[in-house]
Formats: sequence, structure tokens, C-alpha cells
Amino acid sequence: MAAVTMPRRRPGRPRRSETRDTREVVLTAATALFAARGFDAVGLREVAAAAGVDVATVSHHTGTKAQLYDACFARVFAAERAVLEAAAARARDALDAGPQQALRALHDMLDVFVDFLEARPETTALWLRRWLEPNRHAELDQRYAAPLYDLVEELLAAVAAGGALVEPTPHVTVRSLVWAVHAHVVALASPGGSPARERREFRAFLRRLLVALYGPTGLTSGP
Amino acid sequence: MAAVTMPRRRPGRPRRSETRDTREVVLTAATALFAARGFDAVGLREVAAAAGVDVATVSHHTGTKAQLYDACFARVFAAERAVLEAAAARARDALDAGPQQALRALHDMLDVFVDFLEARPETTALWLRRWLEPNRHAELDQRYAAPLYDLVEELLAAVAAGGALVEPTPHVTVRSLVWAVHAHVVALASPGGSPARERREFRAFLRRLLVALYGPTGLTSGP
DNA sequence: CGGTTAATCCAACGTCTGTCGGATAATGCG
DNA sequence: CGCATTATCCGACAGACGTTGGATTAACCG
Repeated sequence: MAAVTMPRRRPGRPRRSETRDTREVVLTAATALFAARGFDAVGLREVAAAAGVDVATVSHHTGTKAQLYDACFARVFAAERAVLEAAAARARDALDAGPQQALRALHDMLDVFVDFLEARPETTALWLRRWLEPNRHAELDQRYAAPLYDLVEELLAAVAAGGALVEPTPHVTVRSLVWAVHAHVVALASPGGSPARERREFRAFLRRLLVALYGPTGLTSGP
Repeated sequence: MAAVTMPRRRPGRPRRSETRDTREVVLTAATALFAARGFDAVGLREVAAAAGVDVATVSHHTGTKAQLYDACFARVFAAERAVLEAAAARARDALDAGPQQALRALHDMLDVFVDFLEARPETTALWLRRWLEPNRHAELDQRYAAPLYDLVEELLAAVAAGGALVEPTPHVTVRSLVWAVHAHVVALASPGGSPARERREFRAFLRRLLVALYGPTGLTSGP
């Protein structure tokens, strides 16, 4: 099972410097497993083995299995949100510099999103798996997706008001954009193919799509 | 558990007329459960209960649990493929009638796709769940996705050659389009919201997207 | 030093899982 | 009718599951 393994710490109270260490290792191992195979297909003993600890240690640090899953989920999406909000802040600043700069900032924000998911594909896997659960879907949408969509829509509206876009964007456009990214990431994780080329092509596609949807803006080209 | 229940047939060899009946009921119940919660979260006893039969009866008709899952998967996608290939055949015929008619046929084919997934959301759920499995992804892509993508691309290229489209379509565009549909279906299955409006808006979005990507063709407006 | 705290593992629990052998009952066929 | 066939269910098995109590070990603190 490869094992991200801890160096197998002996029992006893840890030194103050290394506290909270095991929990991180467990969460990382669990996140990878949950992303790859889903909640029910992963056993706690398997998580423990991947982390190089005992089952009871996992429970000790993360409580129940459902709590462990929630912790993985929250951890991953906190990272995503942090990255996106930083990019959004930059985009907001660019709003004052005119619609052209604002649109470029929007493009940058899309890049940040794509980069993040490419670097951490577990995010996509965890997201899609929970997305499919019929009951939790609404809650998930409210809590994670809606703020992101609103943010992008707000930026698009602001850019549109500046005259660089043809029309304001409905929810469905942003959602489709996001899902195209998820699809790209899943396909990228598959063995075979030419990752570098695929990444390049996908970015070009996104650029082209945005320009196509929102009209010619003078930002059409750009190496 | 609601139960699509069979009327609880008594033991004994069935009449020749009603043979193969139970198997269909089991597959239907299993498909719904697998789609909603995934392979590992669904127990065979639960499938049996939903179908109104005993566990052993499920095994008797569908073999192992993995075989049951495969049967559900194959059944659902055989239906999808049948519908899509019929639409594709119509689109091919329209190619001879000129690029305008060909593009309209392409739009119709998209509609058929969306209609099918809306009517059978299990298709999307089963598809996405297996899509996420890292190892089976490539096989799945080869076996189910690639032919579909190739088909649409071929049609687009033919239409483009006729002068109605601006440029040929790379793989990534078609894939993004398909995923936008899946996202739409998942969102539609969620409680709350206004399904009728969402369906209307999404179709409008698809039209707009196609026109935006492939240039003004005179087919811009619709109803 | 001695006492407290905290992390780790071992072992066991009850439950649920997928699977299979065998009993039962009803039809089809001669 | 009598025999083979088939669908159905009951019961049981071995294994894996999530979870818990208790023992062990080591660091902190006075």
C-alpha cells in the first residue's frame, strides 16, 4: 500500500515540538484513499496502515469515521478557498484599473483555480463524490459552490458594466465552466496521454471559451 | 425503502411467459441504489429488499456483486448508446442537406443527449462514479466516452467543412460540453429550485455556447 | 524523584458483509 | 401420474467492519 508512513513513533507522550504531527499524516493518507475509492470502500485499518499507525490511533486523533471524512473534506476545501479568495481579492483590486485589466484578472483567477486542482486532484475527487450524494448535494452547493459562483458572477458583472463583456453571466455558465475544469483534472489523472500538452490545450480552450461567450475584448490572443 | 417491489412471487418454476422478469426488477432496483450511493455503500440484502426478493435470489440471477454492478452499468449505457446512435444516424443523413440542416441536426442530437440524461439520471451517477476510479478511468474512456466524442467531432468537422462552423473542434471542447450536461443533471436532481426553469435555461445556454464557439450561422435564435 | 498527562498499540466486542449449500415448491414434459 | 428443471427462500459460514477498554510507554512538571 506504499504508505506515506510516519517513521513509526514509539508510544509515550510526544515532545512538545512534534505534537499534532500524527494527525496530519493520518489526514493526508485518509484524504488520498477517500479521494481514490470513496468513503465506504476505505477501511479504517487501511487508513491506519497507510499512515503507519494502528487503527486505535486513528480513532484517537480523528474520532469516528464520519468525522475523519469531514475533517479531510474541510481541510482540502479550506486550502482551496484560501487560494481562490486571494485571487479574488486581486481581481477586485484590478476592477478600478479599468475593464481590460479586470478581465485579465479574471483570466488569472481561472488559472489559479485550474492550477490548484491540477496540483491537488483529491479536491476534485472528494468534491464530485459528495456532489453525487442526493441529500447532501444542496448543503454542499450552499456551503462551497454558491459563494464561488457568486464571486465569479460578481466579477463578471463588474467587468460587463465596464463595457468589456457583452452580457451578465447566469449561474449555469459559471457552473459549466467549473465542471469543465473538474473533467480536465480527472482526465489528467488518468495514465497515458500527454499531460503537458493536455494542460496547455485546456488553458487555451478556457481562454477561447471566455472570449467566445463574452465577446471580443482585445484580450483574445496571448502566449 | 419504498421498494419497486415485485408482487412477491412464490417459489417454484415460473410460467414460461414470466421468465426473465425477476432479473429486470433486481437490475432496476440495484441500478437506482448504486447510482444513489455507490458500489460499496449498497448491500446485497438491501438490493434484495428493494426488489422484494431474498438475497439468494439476487445472487441466483446476477451472480456475484461485481457482476451485478457490471450488469447495471452495461444495461444503462446500452440504452444511452442506442438513443445516441439513432440521433447520430439522423444527423449523418442531414449532412447531405447542407451545412445549415446539418447544424440543426447537431443541435437536435445535443437535445437528445440532454433529454436522455434528464430522464435517466442514474446514467450520470453511474458514469461519474466509475469515472473517478483511477484505474478504470482509461478503460471507461476508451469503451464509452471516446466513441461518443469521436462521433460529435466527426459531425462538427463535417459541418465545418460545409462552411457553417468557424473551425474544427478539439476533444476538450466536446468533453467540456458533455460534462456541463452531467453537472446540469446532478443539479437538477437536487431538491429545491425550479426544475422547469433550469431545464429551459440550460438548453438556451447550450445553444448560446455552440453559437459562441462556432460562430454566427443564422441558427442563433430558436423557438 | 514521583505523579500526571498523552500517545500509541493490542485485543476483543458485536454487527454486518458477500457467498453458498440445501430444502421447498411449482411448472414443463413425457 | 412421475421425473427433471427451475425459482425461490432459509440458514449458516468466515471474514471484515467500526468502535472501545485497558495496558504500555514516554514526556512533562513540580
